[in-house]
Amino acid sequence: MAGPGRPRAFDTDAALDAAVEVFWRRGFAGASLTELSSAMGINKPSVYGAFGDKAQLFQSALHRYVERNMGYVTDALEQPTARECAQAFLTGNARAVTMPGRPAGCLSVQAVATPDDSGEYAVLARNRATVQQLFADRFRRAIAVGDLPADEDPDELATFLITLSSGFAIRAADGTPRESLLASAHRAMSAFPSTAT
Amino acid sequence: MAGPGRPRAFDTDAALDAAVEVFWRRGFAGASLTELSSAMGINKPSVYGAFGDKAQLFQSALHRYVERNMGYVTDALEQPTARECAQAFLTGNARAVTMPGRPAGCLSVQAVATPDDSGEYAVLARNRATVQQLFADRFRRAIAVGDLPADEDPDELATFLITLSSGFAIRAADGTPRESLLASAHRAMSAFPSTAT
DNA sequence: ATATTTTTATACCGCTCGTTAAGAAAACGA
DNA sequence: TCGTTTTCTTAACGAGCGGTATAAAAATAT
Repeated sequence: MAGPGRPRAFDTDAALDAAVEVFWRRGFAGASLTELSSAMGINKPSVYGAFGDKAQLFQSALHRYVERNMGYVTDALEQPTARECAQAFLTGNARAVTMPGRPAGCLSVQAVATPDDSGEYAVLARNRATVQQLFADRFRRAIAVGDLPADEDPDELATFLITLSSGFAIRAADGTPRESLLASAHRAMSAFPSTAT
Repeated sequence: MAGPGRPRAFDTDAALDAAVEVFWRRGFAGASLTELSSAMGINKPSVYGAFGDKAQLFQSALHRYVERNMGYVTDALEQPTARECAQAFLTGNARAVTMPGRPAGCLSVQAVATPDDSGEYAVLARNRATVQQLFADRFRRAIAVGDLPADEDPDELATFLITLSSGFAIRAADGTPRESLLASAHRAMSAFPSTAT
């Protein structure tokens, strides 16, 4: 298994988890290589050797973040009805952005605030657009099988949910408690269409 | 009116407007003094002479931004009914964050993404909390005069609106068109209580 | 005119940033 | 044991940052 050369003295998975935490808490630009490497428990050249430059490390961290902290998205998509899907997404998001012991908010929403010259904003925007597309497709299928009224617009429903979840991330970072976000999720569901008769 | 000394060769109001635009587009950290002073049409020492350091300039810019680009808040608060108030706020916000010729999004939401060591995040968070409080008080009065059902929670209603507007800012920066945001605003209004009988 | 005050323009400061060069250290294959 | 390969540590690089020292320029006051 091991080829020639000195073996790594650190666990790359644990180091990446540490990088996720720093990017989550500080954002892309706010996370310095010094803080990153320190949190990862390794020196800067080791970061470059194992993960590439800062932009590549960020993309790896985002991928890891999606796997570990956005599982509620796929959970929601698998719900039997569109309403349960929307409900699961909103409550799952509200819970994810207010996890005790983790940074408040959502890495995918807050790590890059404004469109920058580099490509990091585009990476996050694409990630968000992908999630929205998944829900739009889910609602399209729901309309096709009569689970949602035919006069509903699946893209508009998906955009409504993503807008709310983006707001949840901002509010969570502001210190809004989980219960408040869940109350907003509950209220928003009263604006979500019921199963077509 | 004019005392001794060489007079200013620039219009401080126009310079501050230019600074607002840069902070709006780039965020606080992303706006360098070089870009700021260049957009303001003056040299860096003139910025310090007229506006203080970067943090003070940012606070002045935020104040100007609220005056010039968040008038829809006070407009909404003056609406005769709570529903019209909420409606005016959501549509006014959706329009403000998608103004042609201006940066997409909201300076108060996006200029500082994550809680930083300096105080700029706190400045914006306080600004957002103030707006929320204004709406909570507005809805409290609405309940008192029977304009809203007595079993509604004014703070919960205000948080619902602020959450949506925060989401609008994020989505607008992502390129979501104004019509989509207005559609979400319309949908959200179907979750807002009607006047008590 | 001359002294005083304020703004102007240029150049520079110390610091932190992301990134890397250089060599010692630790594994392998022969 | 000896090269080879990879990772390790240390130290430094150039660039850009926020902020400022300096002195010329332009106004007023006497």
